[in-house]
Amino acid sequence: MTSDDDQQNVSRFFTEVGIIQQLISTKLESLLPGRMSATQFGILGHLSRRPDGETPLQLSNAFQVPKTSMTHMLSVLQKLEFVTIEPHPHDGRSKVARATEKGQQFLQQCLMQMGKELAPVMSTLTAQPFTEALPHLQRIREALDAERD
Amino acid sequence: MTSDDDQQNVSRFFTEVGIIQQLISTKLESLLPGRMSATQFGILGHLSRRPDGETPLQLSNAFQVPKTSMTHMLSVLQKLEFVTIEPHPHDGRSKVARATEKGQQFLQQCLMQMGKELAPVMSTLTAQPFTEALPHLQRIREALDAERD
DNA sequence: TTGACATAGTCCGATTTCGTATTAAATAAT
DNA sequence: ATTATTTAATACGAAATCGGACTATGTCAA
Repeated sequence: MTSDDDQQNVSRFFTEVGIIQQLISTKLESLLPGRMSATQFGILGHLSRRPDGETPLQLSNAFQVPKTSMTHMLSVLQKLEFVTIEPHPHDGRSKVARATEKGQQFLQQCLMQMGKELAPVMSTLTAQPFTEALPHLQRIREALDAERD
Repeated sequence: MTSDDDQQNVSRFFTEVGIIQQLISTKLESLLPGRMSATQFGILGHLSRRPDGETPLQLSNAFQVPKTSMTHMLSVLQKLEFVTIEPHPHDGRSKVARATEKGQQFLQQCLMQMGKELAPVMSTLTAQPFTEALPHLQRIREALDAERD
């Protein structure tokens, strides 16, 4: 049973998460070329940590976006030469997306620039609140993640 | 100066925030009619807490979305009769958006249903991680908010 | 006052996102 | 082996989002 006060806190938590996400992705997107979205950038980061690549379906599960949106995003990233898309070696229906060298360099460059953008905020905040909040966020994310069918 | 480890934590923090936001908004949007977005729902909630309403520009600042997106979102909410849009009493260039009774009822109903959806997660998690993370999130959000010009 | 500048909102076109339906390949059942 | 079912990706169309240009109103300075 959760008290009324708890309910309030949970709801505020989600509100704060939403606002922070919006502020961060807006700032990020202002650094990205054309209309590349924060999600597209996230995909690139995800792939760069997985040298064997992932299938479009795995990605759409990881990012919780529809398959059909993933098709589009990957084709954009491919046009930018940030990812390659090849047929899956063991499954004729499927594909494998991988980050290219160019994509990884672009990623690093953006992350660096993002770091610069955030420097003033970080100097006043320090990493402390981030570090303290992180384990709680992980617990919550895992629970939400486990919940979906 | 932030250590390499701190940098890692900050970056993971943003990743977790992004994923949680995605999971929550996807779940929420599955409860919403048609293609109503989580942001549109957020606007309704924001307005329902402000009986005097807000101008489109105030809303686009609060939600960090372009003015032109706000125009569209408000017109959708208006078509659903969830908000009213009237000329601003003191400024001929401006408008005032307010939540309608119908909009507020809809909001409450959705929040209730969302609560039900989240019940299983909450029973395993308890409100604790939310409550613990909240003050840190608020600090971070305030700092990010203060930073933008 | 009047003219320059700033501000609020909208129109338009381009792109993104996404639901539905379709195609092709893999798997299961008989 | 053949058929039915499931699964992965995409084509297509509709709606959302957003940048740039534009209009109308307000503000400020001379």
